Amino acid sequence: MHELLAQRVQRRIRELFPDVEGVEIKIDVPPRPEMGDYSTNVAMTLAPLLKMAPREIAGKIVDGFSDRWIEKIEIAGPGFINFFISKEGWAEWFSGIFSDPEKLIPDLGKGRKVHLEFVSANPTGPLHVGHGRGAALGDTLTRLLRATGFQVLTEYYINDAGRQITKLGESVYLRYRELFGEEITLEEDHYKGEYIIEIARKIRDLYGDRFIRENDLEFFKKFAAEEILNGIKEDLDIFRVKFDSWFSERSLYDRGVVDETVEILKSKDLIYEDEGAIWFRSSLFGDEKDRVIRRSTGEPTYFLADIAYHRLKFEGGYDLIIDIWGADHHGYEPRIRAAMKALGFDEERLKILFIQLVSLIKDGRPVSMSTRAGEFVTLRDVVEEVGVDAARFFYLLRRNDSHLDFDLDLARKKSNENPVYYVQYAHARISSIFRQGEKKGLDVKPEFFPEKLGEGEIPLLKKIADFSRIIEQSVRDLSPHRIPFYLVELARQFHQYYNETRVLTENVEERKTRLALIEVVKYILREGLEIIGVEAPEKM
RNA sequence: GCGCCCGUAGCUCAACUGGAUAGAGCGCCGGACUUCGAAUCCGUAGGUUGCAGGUUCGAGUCCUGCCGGGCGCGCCA
Repeated sequence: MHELLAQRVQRRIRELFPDVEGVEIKIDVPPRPEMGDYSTNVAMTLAPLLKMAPREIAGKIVDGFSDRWIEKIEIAGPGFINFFISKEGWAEWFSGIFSDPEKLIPDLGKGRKVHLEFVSANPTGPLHVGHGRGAALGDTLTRLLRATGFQVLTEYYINDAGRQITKLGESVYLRYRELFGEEITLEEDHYKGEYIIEIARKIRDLYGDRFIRENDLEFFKKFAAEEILNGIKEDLDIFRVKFDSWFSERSLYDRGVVDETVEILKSKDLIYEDEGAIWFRSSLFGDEKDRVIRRSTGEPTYFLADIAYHRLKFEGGYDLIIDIWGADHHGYEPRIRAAMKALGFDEERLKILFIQLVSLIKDGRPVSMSTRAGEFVTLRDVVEEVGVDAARFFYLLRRNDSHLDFDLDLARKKSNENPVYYVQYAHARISSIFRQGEKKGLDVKPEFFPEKLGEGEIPLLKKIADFSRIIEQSVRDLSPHRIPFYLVELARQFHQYYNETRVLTENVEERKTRLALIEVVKYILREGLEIIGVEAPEKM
């Protein structure tokens, strides 16, 4: 509906003012129903260009603007143009939607390729609630982009090469020795969670005391990282998050990508040696200072591997590269952008989304979380507590750049009042109406008879029409939080309709028309829930 | 000290990249089931959008300065 109106207004403006170019026609939904179904502020945006009063421009646009769908046009306030859609207009529009509901989901991607990297938690401990937020956002974006015609590759970057893996291996090794009665002392940066002991136990059960005799740190590193990564994969699987690709940092070294990247930078004269370390001249590209890429010990830094990794992404021919990072990494952005610029890539293709931290609230107090200290609540704990549907909905109900207080007691206690059930109930209720009709032996095949459309159906139609716009906005801003909000509104509109209008009436045409309407509502609920990864139950 | 994010109803959050009288949920209070599912609906109350300026027809949204909270500023990842 937005789109149709925008086109007509555009045409009218071309007729009137052929010289004006590139005006974007914005169609809004006014705050109150007396102001019409839709409105545009285009007269006001044209005013400075044409050097005319907004109401005068609006007058010219409105004068002679005729359309069989439009019942009335008004000029209001400083120069808004308000459109009132006629019942016949709504009927004709809905007729098109009913015959092909997929039209509601626009093709925005047109096959463009997207690389989306998210979660990428170090395999040094289980996923916690903060990772859950990244997982929910990344996975929902994936589903959203795929639904709107993008080709998306999702990837988890496994940091299996750094110093933290060494510390992990040592931690497990110490716990292993402890199992054989040895006194051990863990250092500050060793991992102290219970899961470390479990891994040590597993090694003991499989290999006995073999590693007491031969100290094989490499084995412990590899075993522990694999073990933890498998747990992460399971957690994500339960959380309905699937990755197309698991990318190992270590493989960048094995395949020579890292060395190659150094050579490229070297050939561009962008690295130098100082105090035994190798530096990259990132300050030439907007970073506040140069950065070390190879330590004086000869070890490469994490940053170097990451440059190599992002180079591969850019060379992969993606139109859009999305990274989802925790907000505590924001200081890292100029650095990686500098590197991409230095390599001659168009860094505009890279979008980095930051997720603000998740604070966990328990007994009304924040809980401290630290992987090293082993104090955290895992994603799995939360899912077991409130369920996947509620957890995902809860995460997505907030903009990613605002802090999230995850109140465990509230999530647990009020899980029945979570808005997710409200939306799911609307879906189940619609299914139930069809079941009920069949049970009564009624013909419940939806069919649309325009003359049977009543005033009571219009608000629901308007809400249906909003879906496309919500999807567009979510893709444009890469912020899918609008979707659960919209679904709640759609569900509300439906529940309201349900309460005042009986669907299964005696009149066949009326019944079929109403069924047509709620079938489209059901379609949107199902598609919308699918995008956010929440189930749409037939019964509950 | 410098940089990034956030301050909106009692609480948790929206507000269509500058639009009209700022909206939901939870909580409080009061109504609606012999009829398609009451996990629902209807109604009441709740606000100087942290503060002070600026930009313009118009600001929760943009610019400046404060105040408050969070997070960064490694040859860590």
